[in-house]
Amino acid sequence: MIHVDFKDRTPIWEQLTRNITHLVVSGVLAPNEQLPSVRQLSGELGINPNTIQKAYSELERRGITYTVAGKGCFVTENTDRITQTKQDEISEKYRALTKEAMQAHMTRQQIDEIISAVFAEQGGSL
Amino acid sequence: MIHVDFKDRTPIWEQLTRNITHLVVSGVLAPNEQLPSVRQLSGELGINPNTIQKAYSELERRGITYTVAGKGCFVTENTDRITQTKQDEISEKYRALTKEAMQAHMTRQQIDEIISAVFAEQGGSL
Amino acid sequence: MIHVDFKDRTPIWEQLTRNITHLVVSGVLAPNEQLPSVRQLSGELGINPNTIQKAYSELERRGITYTVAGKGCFVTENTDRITQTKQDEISEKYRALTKEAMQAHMTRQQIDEIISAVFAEQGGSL
Amino acid sequence: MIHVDFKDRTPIWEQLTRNITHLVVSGVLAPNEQLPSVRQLSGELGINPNTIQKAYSELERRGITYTVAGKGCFVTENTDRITQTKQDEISEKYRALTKEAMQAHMTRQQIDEIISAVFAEQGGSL
DNA sequence: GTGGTCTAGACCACT
DNA sequence: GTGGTCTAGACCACT
Repeated sequence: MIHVDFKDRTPIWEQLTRNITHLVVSGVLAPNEQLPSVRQLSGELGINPNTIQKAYSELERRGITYTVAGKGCFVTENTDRITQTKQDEISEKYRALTKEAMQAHMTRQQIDEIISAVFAEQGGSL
Repeated sequence: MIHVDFKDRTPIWEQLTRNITHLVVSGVLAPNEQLPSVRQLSGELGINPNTIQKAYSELERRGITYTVAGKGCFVTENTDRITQTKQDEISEKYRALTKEAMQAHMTRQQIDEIISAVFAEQGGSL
Repeated sequence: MIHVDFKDRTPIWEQLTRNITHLVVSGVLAPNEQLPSVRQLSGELGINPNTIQKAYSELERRGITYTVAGKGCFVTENTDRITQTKQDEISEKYRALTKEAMQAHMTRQQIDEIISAVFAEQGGSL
Repeated sequence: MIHVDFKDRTPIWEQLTRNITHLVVSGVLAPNEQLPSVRQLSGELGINPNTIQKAYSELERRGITYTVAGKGCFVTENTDRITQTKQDEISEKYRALTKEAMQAHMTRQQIDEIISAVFAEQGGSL
């Protein structure tokens, strides 16, 4: 479920936070569900516990998870809020990207076709 | 025209290559137009010449500029090809972003509205 | 009356001791009144008995409660002394906080207004 | 200027962030002033570079400093905003502490005396 | 030179 | 068992 690309230049801890955030937003991880322990994930992925720890701290800082001392890390109860935040981020990226597209002389039609193609491809699998 | 943000974490040389690529794609820099010399740009922006040089090398590696020994750096004749490459990059970003949007449960309508808004805002100024 | 926040990073046993100390200082628990048994509180709050025990030991260590073998835990006769200790702690916190405030360039007036506002709000409810 | 108490249970990285925040708020560190390098501070304080790094990351996350790649860490231009945030934090602490004081039956007069004493003591030295 | 990331492994408090 | 902190030291990109 969680996959790390060591060749990618983006830090491992950041890949992990994105990955897990994605699992929360897409509903794979339910509210209050427990995440794998630091040591377990470290073992499974072959990544140092410190790096996992850094990712988990970041997730908590962003309000995506909460920690219970001596118990473990759990998904926030408020996953809707996380999804909303994520949608806001994506909207902002669409805005920036569309400005870039206009400056590169792309038309509304070109963009529509790209997006429609993705919806057509992915539509069935979701 | 060229602006560098020292507080931004993306490397200066990468900011420069993006910046100049953007000027080529948007038509501000014409085919065969000469770029400012390394020394001149270094002086204007207060940036180490090595960093400017790295950006210029990168631009040439990407086929965006060509160097004439003893003369300087010039924009490629083939700016259309550069624009095409840029459009391909943007298309790929739209694809990735749209997949992300679907997994965050955004609808086709939501996305359309965002893009339309940008076209409405920016339409006049381009 | 006793409430524990599992998401709070302060240890459960410390939350419990604070909570019960507060009930003594504010007069909700009277001198010589019996505390609920470890088992009972453990059941009510869904907390491991060891954790409750640690809190009770701490309360006794601080002279807030005393234990009668075979009977249970009771609030000290001398709740005034406890209140005095608590007031001393609060005074010390005011001193530290006020030093911090001065270093952050806050004025006597600003501080007075904050405190007066709290007295105005809370005054009726106590 | 920067002092760490190893006996204190609060993490070293947190002591460091508080310490440096304090130097910014009290004006000892000026806007855009460079902080000592990670390695230098590590050597001076006898603390592992990783721990210093963690403190510096936290300061940047809080907008107190900014990092220039290959150059170092600098105090934000906006120290006024930091001071304001700090004052807001202190105000909130006064509010919570005053509620606690009221529940421990302290009077307005008692509190005033404590604060006045601190202003009298510290007044000259600032 | 600078900060950022990562591994390896110890030790701590809490449950 | 759990996560949080810290040391020791390597390697990286950037200036």
